[in-house]
Amino acid sequence: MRPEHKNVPALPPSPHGGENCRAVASVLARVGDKWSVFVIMMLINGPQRFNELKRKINGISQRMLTLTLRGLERDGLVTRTVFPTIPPRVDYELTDLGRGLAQPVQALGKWAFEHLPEIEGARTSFDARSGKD
Amino acid sequence: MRPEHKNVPALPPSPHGGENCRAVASVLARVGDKWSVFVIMMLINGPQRFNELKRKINGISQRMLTLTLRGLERDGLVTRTVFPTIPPRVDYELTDLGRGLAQPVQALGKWAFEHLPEIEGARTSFDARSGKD
DNA sequence: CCGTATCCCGACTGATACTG
DNA sequence: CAGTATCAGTCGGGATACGG
Repeated sequence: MRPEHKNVPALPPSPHGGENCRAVASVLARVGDKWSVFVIMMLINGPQRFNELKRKINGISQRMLTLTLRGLERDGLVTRTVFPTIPPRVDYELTDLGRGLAQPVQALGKWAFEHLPEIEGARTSFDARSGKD
Repeated sequence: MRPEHKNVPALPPSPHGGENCRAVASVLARVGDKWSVFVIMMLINGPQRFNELKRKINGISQRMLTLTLRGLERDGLVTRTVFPTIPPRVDYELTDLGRGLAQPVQALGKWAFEHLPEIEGARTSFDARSGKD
């Protein structure tokens, strides 16, 4: 088994960009991934141990946390440091690349937060429309 | 059946933010959605007809395009204008909100594009590591 | 041309149990 | 404590066919 965490299935070539589109999309997929964003946010504060993250995110399964961290590690966004002690200890920390990614992500989050009312309003009225009428 | 296009399953409460976290996450999910981003990008150029989008994105199924557009419409990011002619014609256009979202999304895309080499490099070396050794 | 309904498969994910 | 393996359920998403 080699999870790779996310499919990144590849997109059919687009008429304009083509190659790069796919690659960019794979990064967007990372961001869109529910857990990845949370982990990144958690790690902004500094290194965290496995179970700390698990506890703080509270709702993620051990499996998913592992897969998420693997994916982030694979993309060079976090580092995994093992202390061969007993009991074992593993720290996860954001790389410079990861911290760089955190910026636009936070910008997006900021936008999302600021426009939540509009979006939720739109959703509500849309649902009202399609519910009856 | 009422697809709603995306689950937005709700996140368990986080220790710090709580409520807002969930909502912001739902917006992030929109962005992370493969097709949504493409549609938004397409619509930056101006209004487009259904089959135009379908043709340009080339690889999206009719079903997914419909669902994606529904989701964007629901969030107030695009408008759907029906011309009751024969044959029918439907134009999709970005709202101001949608154009606003396009900004941070493009910023993210820009970042992704600029750091593609690093990320792909990280992926390659990671895969090499876990492949053998 | 635009959209919906149905079928169906594969991928994601949670629960659980087991190793170092 | 950190991580892997297995199983089973759910659901996203493509293909197709039909309705307006």
